[in-house]
Amino acid sequence: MSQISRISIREVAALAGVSVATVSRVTNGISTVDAGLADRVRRAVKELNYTPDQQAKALVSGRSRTFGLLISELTNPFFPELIQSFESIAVTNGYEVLLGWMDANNNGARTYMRRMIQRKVEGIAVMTFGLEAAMLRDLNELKIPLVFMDAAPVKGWATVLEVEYYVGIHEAVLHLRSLGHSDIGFVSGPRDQTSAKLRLNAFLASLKDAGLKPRPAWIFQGDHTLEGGMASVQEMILLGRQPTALMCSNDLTAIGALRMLARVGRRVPEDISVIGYDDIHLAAFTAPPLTTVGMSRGQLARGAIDALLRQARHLELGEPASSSKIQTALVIRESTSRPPRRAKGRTRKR
Amino acid sequence: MSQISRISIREVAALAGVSVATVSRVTNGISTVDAGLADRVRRAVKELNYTPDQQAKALVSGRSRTFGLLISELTNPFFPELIQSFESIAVTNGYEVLLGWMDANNNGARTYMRRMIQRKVEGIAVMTFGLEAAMLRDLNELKIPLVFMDAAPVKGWATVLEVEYYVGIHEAVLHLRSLGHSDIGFVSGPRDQTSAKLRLNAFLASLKDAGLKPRPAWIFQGDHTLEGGMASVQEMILLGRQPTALMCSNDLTAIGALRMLARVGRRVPEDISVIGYDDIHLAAFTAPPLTTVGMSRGQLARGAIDALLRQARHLELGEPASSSKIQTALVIRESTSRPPRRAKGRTRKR
DNA sequence: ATGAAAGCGCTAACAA
DNA sequence: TTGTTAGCGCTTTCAT
Repeated sequence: MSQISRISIREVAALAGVSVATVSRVTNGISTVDAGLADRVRRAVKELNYTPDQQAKALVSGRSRTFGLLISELTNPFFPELIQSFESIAVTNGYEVLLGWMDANNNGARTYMRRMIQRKVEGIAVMTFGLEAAMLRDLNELKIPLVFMDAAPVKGWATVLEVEYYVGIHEAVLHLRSLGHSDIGFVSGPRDQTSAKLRLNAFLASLKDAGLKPRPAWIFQGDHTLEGGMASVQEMILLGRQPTALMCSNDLTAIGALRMLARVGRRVPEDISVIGYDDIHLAAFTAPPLTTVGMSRGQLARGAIDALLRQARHLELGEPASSSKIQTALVIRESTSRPPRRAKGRTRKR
Repeated sequence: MSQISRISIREVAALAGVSVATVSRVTNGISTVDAGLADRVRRAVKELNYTPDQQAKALVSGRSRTFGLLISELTNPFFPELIQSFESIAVTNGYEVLLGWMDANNNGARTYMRRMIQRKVEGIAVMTFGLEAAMLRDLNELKIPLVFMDAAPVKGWATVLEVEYYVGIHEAVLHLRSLGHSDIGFVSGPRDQTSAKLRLNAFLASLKDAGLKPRPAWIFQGDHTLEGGMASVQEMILLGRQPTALMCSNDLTAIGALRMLARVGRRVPEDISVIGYDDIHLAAFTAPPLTTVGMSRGQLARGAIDALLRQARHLELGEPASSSKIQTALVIRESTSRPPRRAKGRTRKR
């Protein structure tokens, strides 16, 4: 009775003694069917354990009831967390999701995009960066609902989910400042990623707003990986004058930094404070637990799906591109504290 | 020119001045087409940027060229790593992959399975546990290629990828033993998961083979999460006599254990050694870096796809279920060392 | 309210 | 070698 099978609509119709059209109406909840017949159909469906063929439905209706979700890297825990939110909200709205991600060389995006188009997705959420301009033009021409995180690299009707990087990062800088830090370094993400650039800019602006001057030597080029975080610290410890706090463009970077700091015998937060970005679940389990700037996956996912749904409804109406803000907030854990007393002789604490 | 679009085969045929059948032959690489015509077709395909509709292809051919991959939890880094391997090998073989995972309550498997069937996947790799027996029976009846990790919960032609848990865990126990430990605890995974049970059994057997006796009080019930690892350590520190080494059923558990150990001031490995399982990428970045038992995602993924492909070819021939072994091996890092001098009674330090 | 029939885009006989 | 045509499983007019 719990059988999953490959029964076709015709067999159901035969068993119920009705036409395929009636079966179709019943399975699609079209109300103009006689209660008695509908019941017979439902019984037949149950008995044969009929499940409509999705390909066929999609083919005939032109609707796949699928959204595409393109992310950067599957192995950054931030994304699995985002995927779960996205998928669960999509399912709630009757959609499935087709997942795509980019490989180490940022390849693959195009392949996945094509696959998504071929599968006739009804919208694509691009939670990644560095897509070819050409591809974006195509997407625009296809007039397929589209939502970007951070920024739409090309103008069109696409929705952009604007992450309030500045808010959280400013909060972090203030936190550090109030702890007594004035020497703050930053490990950035890949320089060609919009989100990484936005984070760096937010940091620079926050520094300025806190009355601090940025030191170019303290801006390290990371790549949003654990290894990148390690490498940046390795660079840092070679410096004559070093920051007393290090902010990282994402949590993976911060975890890598933590590792290298431990390896060279620098205590966190006693010797140096570290702040991450993303607030992945793991951030509460590092040693020490990571102070980090969180952005809600749920908000991101919901914002994306809402936008896709809205666009799908209003695409032909020429609705203007909407945009919504994703909030960020500092989560204080144990990787930040007052700077060491003699931090190169020039730390003022209050 | 780089346009992705929704042109149909008819428009291509018209532009190339041939029949749709010829276009179909060309796009599918069927060689019986005149070179000149084929060329014209290819030009038209390019000009219109034609991409065949996958739904339609699947519908008519009965072949979706898709494999299903069902995993436990997306948020355990082991799985994203596995997914990448699986997908990349699948693509190499001309297949796409449809992903499914289970939510916190082990729900969802059934939904994804149904979706996979509806999408007419040509095989399913089940890298998870605790599926309902009823569902497995159905799968068997469907005669769809099937591969399980660890064990096939029901007899059929399904391939099982047998992980050599004992080998790696035995190696770990020996490692601990040679370091001088004889008091070894174990944090297990969910008791209803086959793989968790196998890991625990392998530990028990290894202990015996190393001439050690298991202490029931040192077997903690974990759940393969960070939180579970923390909770187990919390239990452990309440014990009168405590182990000098703690093996964990997976890396997430070990990381959780590390966290709680740090919180209560126990140093790793000086006061207590910790060993994980899986060797996720992150294991090299914990504090201290985690000694753990690795199993290759690549081997798992390749084994699964090979099996699926083989079954697809020979299903109707009634080929017997094959099975292949997945190797495991200890990776020694810094979370293990000799036990503390006074390794009896409560370990007090500092 | 129900059914017959046309077709969604494609492949695979079958003809030519 | 190429084209014609009959569906794949389903939805959706259009009659009834």
